Amino acid sequence: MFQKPATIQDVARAAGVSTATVSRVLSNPGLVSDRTREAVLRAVQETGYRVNQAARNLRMQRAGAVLILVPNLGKPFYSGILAGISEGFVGSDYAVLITDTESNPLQDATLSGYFIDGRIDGAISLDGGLSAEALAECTRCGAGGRIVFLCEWVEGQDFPVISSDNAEGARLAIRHLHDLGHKKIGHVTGPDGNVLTTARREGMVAERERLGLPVRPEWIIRGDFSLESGHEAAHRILAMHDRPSAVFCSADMVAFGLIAGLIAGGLRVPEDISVVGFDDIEMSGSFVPALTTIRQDRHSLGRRAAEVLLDRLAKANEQSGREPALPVELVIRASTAPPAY
Amino acid sequence: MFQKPATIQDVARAAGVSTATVSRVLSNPGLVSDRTREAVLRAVQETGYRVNQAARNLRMQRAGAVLILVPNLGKPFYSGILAGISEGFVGSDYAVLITDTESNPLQDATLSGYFIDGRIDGAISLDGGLSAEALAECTRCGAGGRIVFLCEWVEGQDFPVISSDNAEGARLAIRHLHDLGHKKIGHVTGPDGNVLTTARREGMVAERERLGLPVRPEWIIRGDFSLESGHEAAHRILAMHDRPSAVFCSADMVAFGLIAGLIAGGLRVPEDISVVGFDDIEMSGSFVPALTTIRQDRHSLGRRAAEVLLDRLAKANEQSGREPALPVELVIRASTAPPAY
DNA sequence: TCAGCGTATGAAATCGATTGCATAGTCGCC
DNA sequence: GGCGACTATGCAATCGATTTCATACGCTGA
Repeated sequence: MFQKPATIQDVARAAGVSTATVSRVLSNPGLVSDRTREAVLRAVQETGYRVNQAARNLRMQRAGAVLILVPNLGKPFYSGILAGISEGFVGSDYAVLITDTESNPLQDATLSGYFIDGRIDGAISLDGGLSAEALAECTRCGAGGRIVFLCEWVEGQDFPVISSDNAEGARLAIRHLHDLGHKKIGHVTGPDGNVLTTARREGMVAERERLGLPVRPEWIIRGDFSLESGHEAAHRILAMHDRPSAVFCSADMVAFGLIAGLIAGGLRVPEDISVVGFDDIEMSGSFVPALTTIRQDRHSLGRRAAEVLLDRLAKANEQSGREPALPVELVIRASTAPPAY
Repeated sequence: MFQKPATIQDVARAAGVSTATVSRVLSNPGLVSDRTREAVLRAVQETGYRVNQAARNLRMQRAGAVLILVPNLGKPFYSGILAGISEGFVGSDYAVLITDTESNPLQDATLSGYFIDGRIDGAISLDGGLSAEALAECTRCGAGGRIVFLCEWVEGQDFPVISSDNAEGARLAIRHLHDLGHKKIGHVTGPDGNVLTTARREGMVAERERLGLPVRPEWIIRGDFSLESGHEAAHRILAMHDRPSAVFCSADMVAFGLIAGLIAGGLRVPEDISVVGFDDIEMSGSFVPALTTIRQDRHSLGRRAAEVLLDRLAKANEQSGREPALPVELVIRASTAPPAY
């Protein structure tokens, strides 16, 4: 009923040559005489031939695909990164597979399994929560050199890491607030155990100490990068008798939730309390008030990860370790102002 | 250096049977005696064997993957949908490929090419801008029954469509504003030629006429679902001498931009002007003011599309056409109020 | 005892490409 | 004229699975 796709055999027959010659024309044209090459190319045109990927991959012992592990596809933060990754693989003859590690948790053997059964050649993980065991499995089956971490990473492992300069971002945020005159600076963290939580909190604490700013344990509020945790933080802050005059949030979404909660509680932002975010997602410039935040270049992060992985797939080079951190930038908008008192 | 993955041959040797038997144990265990089955399973355990997908796909003449065409991965609207799709394919032995049709535009032959060269078995398009020619190519190579549209669609084509009830959403929005007492209702549309633009505008116009509300052409402002177009719309509205008292936006992002622009221009929302969005993305509940909007269940949309495609891949049934539209819901929050006058 | 049937298994073809090796032809140089 | 080198091409093995067909075995019933 429908025409079956042409195979290399069909092309060979049409051009009056062997399949070997057809294959060579397509992958190594220099080996073939001009006359033959033209005849083959004509036959390819006529038959509408396209190389069957399953056959090609089988023969070449590769999968032709890379897997992106995303903690939660539903978070807007990741979309820009995915766009960057996707773009980075254009023209590379690798397909980009994406999986959500939250709705679809990985067992220890799952990731290595994808390598073993020839589903993927490499992986980019945006999830820093992979188990050491899962990673050890991958190393064991020779996939260790084809895994790259992006944004997050796993402590104590030696995989390449592409990430923003989180500590610097935290420092910039604190310095900005300090420059405005704030002394009592709070922080809503990410989830416990998350590497970004640590990096940002440590950057923030270090800078606060360097500047000799006062510290109160209750000003450090545990969050989880979500809107809701921002809301909750607002309630906590509203209930304090000694409130911080500014809050540095570990993510823009947290800042949005926080601001909404503070306003609902009768405070004004930035007049009564300043708020700084982290990420600079698309919305941040249009929030009311527009959010002062630390910009991560999500698109470049994605692209860079794709480049690094492609490089390792091509060269099979084994050098590992952290890539230089990508710069972050303080974006000053309307959610920060000098303190009222 | 690293152990090569075990093949079916290795398993056969270890179990003292033929490869045919191993294959049967794995795919059709009933055909094999208990003793042999156990021996094979033990051998599988010992060798850590996993079926090589490239070989399997080649032999079975399938690709083992589906492609999701996303207009712009960077838009938060899509992330929830992708999560739903991704979840819908869990346990299905299809890999989910994702491509961004904006950063990586499709030629007419690209999509059909993916089918022909055995890269994909099916596709879900969130992009209603596919060319008729590209789709005709797919039909020609027998892939017509394996394409499903989600959210958007192409007019005049008979592919299955999963979408929300856009017209009903528009009606709900207008009715809500009317119930509050608004008579002068504006609209920021989506981009020209987009099917959602049409569906929502027509729903809105129909309801406005039904309720006998006044119409002014300038109250219908062309947008493109983006934050920026909301901003621009705000400028237009601020410049009008006869302003609408309420605006229905074709997307939440537009509403955010609009509100920010209106506030910057000195108007209050909802006191001076009410705003309704469309989509109910995660942020909408926490925007200030919290956005009244039409909820689309993005997760269910994604899941449903996955189900429909899986169904067609399994049964190869040819019935086409539009699925029943998924219900939408009016979510009343703080961005709408009775008109001031 | 033997035909007949069902069950369990193996041998080998097959999917569609790539590539090592062999071969045929061409050219140049002594 | 003949030999070596080089070019262009084909044959056939190979990648790792699935599946058709054939066969061997065990059992039943006449």
